[in-house]
Amino acid sequence: MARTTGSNGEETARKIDDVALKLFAQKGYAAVSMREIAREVGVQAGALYNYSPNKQDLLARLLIEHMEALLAAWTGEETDKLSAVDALKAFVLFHIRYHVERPDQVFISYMELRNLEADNFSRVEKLRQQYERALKAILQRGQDDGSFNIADVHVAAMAILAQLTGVTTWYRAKGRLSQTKIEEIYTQLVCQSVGAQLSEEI
Amino acid sequence: MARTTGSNGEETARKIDDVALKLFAQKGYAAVSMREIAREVGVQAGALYNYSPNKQDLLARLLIEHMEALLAAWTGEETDKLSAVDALKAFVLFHIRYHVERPDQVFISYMELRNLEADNFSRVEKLRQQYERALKAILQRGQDDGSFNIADVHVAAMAILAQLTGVTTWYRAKGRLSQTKIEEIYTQLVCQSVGAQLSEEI
DNA sequence: GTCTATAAGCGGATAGAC
DNA sequence: GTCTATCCGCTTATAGAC
Repeated sequence: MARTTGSNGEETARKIDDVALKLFAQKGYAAVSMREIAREVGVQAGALYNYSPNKQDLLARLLIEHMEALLAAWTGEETDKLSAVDALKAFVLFHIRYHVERPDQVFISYMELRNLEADNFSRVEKLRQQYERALKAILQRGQDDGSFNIADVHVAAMAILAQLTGVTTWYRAKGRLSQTKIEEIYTQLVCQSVGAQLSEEI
Repeated sequence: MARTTGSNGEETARKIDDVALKLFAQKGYAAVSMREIAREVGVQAGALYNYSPNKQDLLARLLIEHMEALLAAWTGEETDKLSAVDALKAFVLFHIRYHVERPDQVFISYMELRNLEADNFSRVEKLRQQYERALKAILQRGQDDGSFNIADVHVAAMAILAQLTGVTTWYRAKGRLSQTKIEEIYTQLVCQSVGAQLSEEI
């Protein structure tokens, strides 16, 4: 231990983010100390301050980078030309897959918002609302063209996001249901909830 | 300040629970100190230990009492004799109303589970599963008698609970939608999601 | 970039007076 | 039942050697 050679800044930076993410998701931001992060990274606590000016910034960076990556990934899906029903299906698949692949990022993005200071909170909040608007736009489109039957687009969006995000609380890779099966079930649930007709082929 | 007369144990006990509940919901268990609770209650920190042996027990008591009260309230609803659709509607109304009336209790019951030590966790977990089973029983009944179209009862239950519980994250008493309106919207969403036919009268 | 050492304060919890 | 005073470990963050 205590070697300085054999490690470099870039690897440490990546490790810090990985470890902090994992621990924040497991125990919550307030319950994790900088010492604990450092121990798991394999450095001393002081070294962490070469990468973040303080603990708050470390959390904020994780959340902001996650939300920006999420938005970029969704933007890359290009669902504008799809029908509202197909766009909604694409959103469901996208959201579930993003959750299942990055459970910790998604988890802390919803759980640790309250631990952000005002400035950081509003940055993350704006990004989150941008993501919500993507779903609302799909719902509104389907409502306008008659393919959906939605009493309130905003509430429907909140409900859909809550149920999809909730997958992380119980999904286990080795559980009873495969990821593909879960995607099918949620596609049906969501499409039915907005009153869309499901084609035979999901 | 520092009066001893004019206060008694029972009032302090109630106040501690109220304050701890509010602060845990606002900031999270780990981020709230016993000193902070005491300050808001209007006593010194040491006095808190007349009511709970430690901080962990204070959290556990709040969660266990909430879950027991939730279960007792639901049991009192007597939905066994209703049709599956009506029972589901009753569940939706019950769950939303319980949330809206007790947002903090419900919130910490989902958010602070990870901060419970093993024994307390499994007590709360058992109660939570009991509540989940109540919903699953309704869904299964409707699936069996053909009034629902559910691909997977367990997943449907998780999805419904997640979306209903999520109401607390955005509901505001003075918001755009009245509580009654929100209940209507969710009733439609949930009934449609399980493939149930809605009668004209919600 | 990492270490050691340390500052300065807050954390949960307890003892004993009243 | 509440207070004051205190123990002592752990907290974030910094300073300076290497």
